[in-house]
Amino acid sequence: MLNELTASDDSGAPVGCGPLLPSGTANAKSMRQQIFEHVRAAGRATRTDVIRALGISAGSATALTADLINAGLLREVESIPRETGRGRPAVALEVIPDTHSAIGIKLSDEFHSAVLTDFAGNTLATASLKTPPHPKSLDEILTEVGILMQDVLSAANKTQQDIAAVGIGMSGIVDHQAGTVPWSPLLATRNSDFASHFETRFAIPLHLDNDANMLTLAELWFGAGRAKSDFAVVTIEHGVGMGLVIDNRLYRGARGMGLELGHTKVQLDGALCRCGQRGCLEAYLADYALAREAATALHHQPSERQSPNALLDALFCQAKAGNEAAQTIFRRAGRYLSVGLANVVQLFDPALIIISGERMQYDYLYADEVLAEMHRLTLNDGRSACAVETHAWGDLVWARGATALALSAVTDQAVAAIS
Amino acid sequence: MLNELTASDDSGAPVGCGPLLPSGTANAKSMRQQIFEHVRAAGRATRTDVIRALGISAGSATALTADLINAGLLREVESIPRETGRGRPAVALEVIPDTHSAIGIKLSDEFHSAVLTDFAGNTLATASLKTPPHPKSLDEILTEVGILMQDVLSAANKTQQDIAAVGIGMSGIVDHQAGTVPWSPLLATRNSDFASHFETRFAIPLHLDNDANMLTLAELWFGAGRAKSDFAVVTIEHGVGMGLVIDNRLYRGARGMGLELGHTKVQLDGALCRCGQRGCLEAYLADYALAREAATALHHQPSERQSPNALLDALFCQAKAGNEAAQTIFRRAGRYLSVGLANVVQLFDPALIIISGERMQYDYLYADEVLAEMHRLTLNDGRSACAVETHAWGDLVWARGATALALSAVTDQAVAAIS
DNA sequence: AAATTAAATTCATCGCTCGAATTAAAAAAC
DNA sequence: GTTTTTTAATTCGAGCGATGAATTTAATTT
Repeated sequence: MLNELTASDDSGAPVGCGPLLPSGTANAKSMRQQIFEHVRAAGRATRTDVIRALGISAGSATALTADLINAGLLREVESIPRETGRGRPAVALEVIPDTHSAIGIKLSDEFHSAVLTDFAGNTLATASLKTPPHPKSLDEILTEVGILMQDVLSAANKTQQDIAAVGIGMSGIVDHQAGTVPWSPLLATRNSDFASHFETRFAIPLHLDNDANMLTLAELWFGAGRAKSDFAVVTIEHGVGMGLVIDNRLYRGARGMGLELGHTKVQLDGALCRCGQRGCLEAYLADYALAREAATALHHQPSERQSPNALLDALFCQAKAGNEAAQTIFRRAGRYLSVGLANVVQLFDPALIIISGERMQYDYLYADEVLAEMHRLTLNDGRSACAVETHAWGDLVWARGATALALSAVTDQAVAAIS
Repeated sequence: MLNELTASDDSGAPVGCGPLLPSGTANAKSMRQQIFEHVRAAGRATRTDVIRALGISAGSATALTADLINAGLLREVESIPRETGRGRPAVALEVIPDTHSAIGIKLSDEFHSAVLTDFAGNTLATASLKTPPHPKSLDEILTEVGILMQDVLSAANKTQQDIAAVGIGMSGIVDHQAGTVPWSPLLATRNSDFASHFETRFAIPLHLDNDANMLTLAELWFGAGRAKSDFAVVTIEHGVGMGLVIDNRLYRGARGMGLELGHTKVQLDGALCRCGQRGCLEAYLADYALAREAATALHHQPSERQSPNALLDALFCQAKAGNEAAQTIFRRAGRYLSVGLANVVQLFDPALIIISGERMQYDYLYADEVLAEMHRLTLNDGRSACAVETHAWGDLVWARGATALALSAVTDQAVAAIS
């Protein structure tokens, strides 16, 4: 163990200093693409808007928007564009929606959802599919995906040829880069070569990712995160997941796994988690954690089997009706949620935390108390507190996040093809 | 609360989709700067190395390195450069060290350190200063900084005019951008306008940051993090701090505070922390946490006042000698360290965690057991485990991190000045 | 001494961006 | 109703950055 870092090794040659960057790290988007993405992000933008937003010259704006218009990606808006002051009125530009389409799919254990989106990000059609809740083979899952895609395509009057790319989000450990699934609760086999099987079967490029990342992308593309460069998304569903946006980009971690907030430890030797360890946040917060206490609170016999969701709803009613035991269950869960959120704030210092997931419909047992507790558990020396938003969105939003993944890939391609 | 994100508002104009990027986000470094930084990072590099590493053409390499040589920033290495194969031998390039210098300073409560570094990152001189351990006025601190700078300058035979920039790292809440210190244990007053006072007093540009960030920068520039794009640095000293590198860049958080691993909660209503809350990781791990139990284990009278460091050293000796009570203190601290590290792994999925700080000299009570426990507390479905390194480095390394901060600013300037 | 090999340079060219001058389209002033 | 003012958009020459093919340079091998 050294007491000081050495500046040169024994051979006399200096070792240098500063980060050793990998070879191809040029990530700058072309001006054309920046313009396109700005117009899409704004929904509609004049050339002057673009000039101000991107800090380019008027000449460049004319030339580059002309390229994009000629390539069939943008068009001028014909309708009366709100006459403001005097001077030549500005002409707004917008993305031509029907040049490319993408499908986003969220796979989960009981219920798959799909969304078909045009190039401007508009939802054209949605579809969903109930599915038996047991692990399946890759082939079975792909068959279900095929049905879902067919449903959403016919709902929008499109065919498979119209689809430029598909994005799929699923829970488990997903290697986005490789398109493989080392492990997922939905799949019976490990290390499935998901993307390549999909692509040979459907002949459409697939972009695969963790479901929490998809939800985060949905917030970045369509939701409250659009205006923030750094934020965290916490999702409470069957498990507790997290996604992170840093510098306007989704952070995927070095090993490409999801960020497992649910398995951070909030108590040494605490409650038993389904991962087999003790003290995980999830073991206090996830549906199964509430459900196993619910049976006790509701004085159910072990024989009375209910679906977890029905059990939780019953528990929620009881709590509202004044059942003390039921209330303490939610109260404790809320307390641990506060701890989890406070830890995220301490570790990341995000500008915003978005809490999402259907479980958040139980919000008035959480909400204010939880946020107050979270702020109490956070160091707040002078700085403004971290903002928190709650979204109780359904699965379609997750699927829209998956379309965003596909869309951004299609955009890269389409704009690069102009040249 | 919506059940789905809307694609257009009521007025009919589309709201668009995708991240809303702030105006000036063009962060791409010029090729010239990339070449310079590659040469400095490698210590020495031939033009062909540069071509391969940055993926540029031979013509560009010639032109741009010629610029850098003419500007006096690079030079060709004269010495025999290791004759390898046949063909024209490559000429290595290196940074001319003495064009610019920077001073890096770490301020702490008992002991300030300073390092003087040349433009290639070599340490030219070091200095340190004992200081009474109580909060001081900004003026007092700046006087101490002045003495320290004078010491390190005369040790290197330089004058203040030779210094292009100074970097300072200090504990507390530091606003790097503004150069202000909302709060620090070293300063008696809040919201000190540190950088502007420094710059009016010494007429040198100052770059100020949190001390944990400085240590992280030291690892990124000089240490084990150089080859990693994403890693975390955990430091156990008076408190427990963390720094984070994402995509080869220091992540500072949205609100510019440090990442307070020490105040993440690992136990509801746990041990009392000096921040006034309960259950903080720091309350189980920091020197004061060990010291308050040490008094009990060593059967000291409350009257026997010792410095915390002496107390800890005594405790450590006892533990090695077989004192059960002393051993449990370290063992429990190690256990909580495992939890803290496991939480960092779960939340960030870094490629590497570097544990640093002088407290790590007690390593053989930590180390193997702690890492094993950390891995046990982590989900490890198939993926390779997160690497962990331990560095028991002194304050000079922190100060070198501060020089890196100053150097990178000076580099930006020097290369941009070529045009 | 000639052939081979690899590094470095030269130079015409292409694409991107800027900036100044110009044109276009509206409202306001006369 | 014409002129002025104001703002948006276009045109076009210039410059910078990077490329790639051809060339030069400096070594080893034959």
